[in-house]
Amino acid sequence: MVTLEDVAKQAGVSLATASRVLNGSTRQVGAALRARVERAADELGYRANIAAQTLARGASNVIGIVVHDLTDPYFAALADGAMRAAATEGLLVMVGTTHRDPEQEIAYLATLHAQRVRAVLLVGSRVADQGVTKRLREELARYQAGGGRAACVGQDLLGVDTVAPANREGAAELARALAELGHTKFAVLAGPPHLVTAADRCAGFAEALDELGLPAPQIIHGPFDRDGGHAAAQQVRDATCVFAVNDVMAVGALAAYRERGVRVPEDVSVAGFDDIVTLRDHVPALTTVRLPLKDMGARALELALNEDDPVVVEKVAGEVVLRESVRRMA
Amino acid sequence: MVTLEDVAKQAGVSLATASRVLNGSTRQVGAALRARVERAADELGYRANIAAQTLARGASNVIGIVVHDLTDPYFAALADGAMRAAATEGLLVMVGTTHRDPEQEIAYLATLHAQRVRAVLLVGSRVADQGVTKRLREELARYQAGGGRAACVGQDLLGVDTVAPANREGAAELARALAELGHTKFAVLAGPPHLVTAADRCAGFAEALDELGLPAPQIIHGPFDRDGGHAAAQQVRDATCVFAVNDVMAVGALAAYRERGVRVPEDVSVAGFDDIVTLRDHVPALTTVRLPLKDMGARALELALNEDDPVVVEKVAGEVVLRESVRRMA
DNA sequence: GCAGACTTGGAAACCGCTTTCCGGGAGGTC
DNA sequence: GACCTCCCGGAAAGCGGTTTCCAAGTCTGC
Repeated sequence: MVTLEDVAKQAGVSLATASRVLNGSTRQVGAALRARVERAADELGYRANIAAQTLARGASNVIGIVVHDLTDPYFAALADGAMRAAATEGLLVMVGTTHRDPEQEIAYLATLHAQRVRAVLLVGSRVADQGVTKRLREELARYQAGGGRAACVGQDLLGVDTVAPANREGAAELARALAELGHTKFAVLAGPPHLVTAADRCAGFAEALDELGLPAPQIIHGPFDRDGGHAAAQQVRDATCVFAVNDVMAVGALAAYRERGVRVPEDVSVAGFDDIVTLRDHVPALTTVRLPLKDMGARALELALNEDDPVVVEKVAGEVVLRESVRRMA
Repeated sequence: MVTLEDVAKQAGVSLATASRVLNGSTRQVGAALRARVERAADELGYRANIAAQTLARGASNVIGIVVHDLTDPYFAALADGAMRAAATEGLLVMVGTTHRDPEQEIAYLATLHAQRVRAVLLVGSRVADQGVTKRLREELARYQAGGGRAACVGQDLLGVDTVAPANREGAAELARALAELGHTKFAVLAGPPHLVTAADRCAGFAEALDELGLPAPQIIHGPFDRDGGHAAAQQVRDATCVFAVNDVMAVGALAAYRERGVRVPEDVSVAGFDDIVTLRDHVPALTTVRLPLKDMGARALELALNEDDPVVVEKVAGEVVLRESVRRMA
């Protein structure tokens, strides 16, 4: 592996000069030497050793992103947004997937800390587990004590800059829109009770119904994914409208209905949450609450990089999008 | 930021001993000292500086993955497979997205080389551009000359270990299956001519038709994504069966037909390629050629890490899956 | 033509960790 | 009890860069 010293030797200059030429220093280097060094580097195929640079400079140009599952389009969109933003800043991205294991999330944070990454993005719902949250906060504190920066997409539970989707409000607005269409009997495919995102959406929906004087919805818990929605849909009793707390679950529910010959929206209306882009061609088109996922990812990165001291929490509103999967009641 | 020296001082031992205790050396350390060091590390919240470790050890525990677009479920699945495999090896993953710009791919490779990552995975179709391929190969050669390992998912054009989907063969088999159903007039939504994956699938399909003595299909080029399929579908003249060279394009085509009131499969049959998992609930269910994407990603990582000298190219067969989107001709 | 200010190149300290090389003490053997 | 191993702790030499500090020019201005 060719080192800076090799280049310096070949160019007949000192290490310092070679470094200044090749790795953007403030100091000027004369045109003649500069050219010699550049030629030598090119001939030798020199690539700076970033580990060494990071060590010497005491600062890295890498950021870390921790998500639950990259194959879930929700996280893919968020990660993509953040990665594009990182690319424009000239930062490299290290991605970790936890597959919904909070311990993994803590472990990744520790590893990214060890890597001395410039910033860490924790993307995805928090869990309602005091112990886990406490340990994650401790790990985060250590990382920040060492100069690390962090931001979160999800709930404001970590004491760091946060991009927080307005889950309660979005679900409430959706509930009102569905009630407006004449629905009165609802079911909620609510996901796992410990997932704060799921719980918030469920609660926001139920509260709005309550305020409208409508009966409480049937609440069915289960996994937060397609199969969870599929399974939960089987347990719906007599609702005319089913709210799945995310789009992927809604798609699972739609599949379950299709298999059973239940027509959507004629026999039952179905709504989701997130407005996943990949699903835009789904039949029937899904009523949902749109979240600007890419922007949220990008914004989280900005917040993390931002030097300002006060912790900022940005609420991101969702927009109800009514589509074919719900109908107006007669 | 707390360093190993701080820990050693606090524990009252030498740097060497602290290092041996905390960072898995072959050398044994006495129980008493070991405990002292561990306690000190814990109290101080020590995290090894991986940049320093990488430098000292001359080997990193990071791998790089370069994909075109993470929000495309095809790449998400491949990346996920590779990342899971990496996680079991205790490796961290740096992800770069090129958004289909070959120059970006080269640039990322250079950067990952600078990072001295243990291995690089180049995931995605090669392009039919001699110049770009040559420069990529040069960059690759430099990286490998420095001890870097690399593998590719796509076409065997780089002289490195490759997991190569059997695009021609899969498309040919699909063509035969569709001909079997009685179709004779085909169109191919062929994607961009310079994308080797697209070109191979198109060619394999056309060749098979030719061998069967069927008329040549209408070939329509365009972008390799959903909107490309949507647009290309408008140009189909009088085929009874349309082959989109990937699933996302097929979905775009289905959307176009739906908008125009053309029924699938009654009026026209549509098939895709890849068998994207996220699309399994699409209506109508998509006929396609299944590729084991996660396995391919994982396998590519294995190949990259494998020390063996000879370059291995593994062809991965696709499996034709007939579903609702095609019909048998009367 | 010369003092003083600027510029530019090089020597060397340092970033935080790993690992080789030594040395001293404990344990085993005859 | 003398001799030889074996085991374990510490000192110090890197790993490949960056950057400070000097010294030697090169310009300027008068």
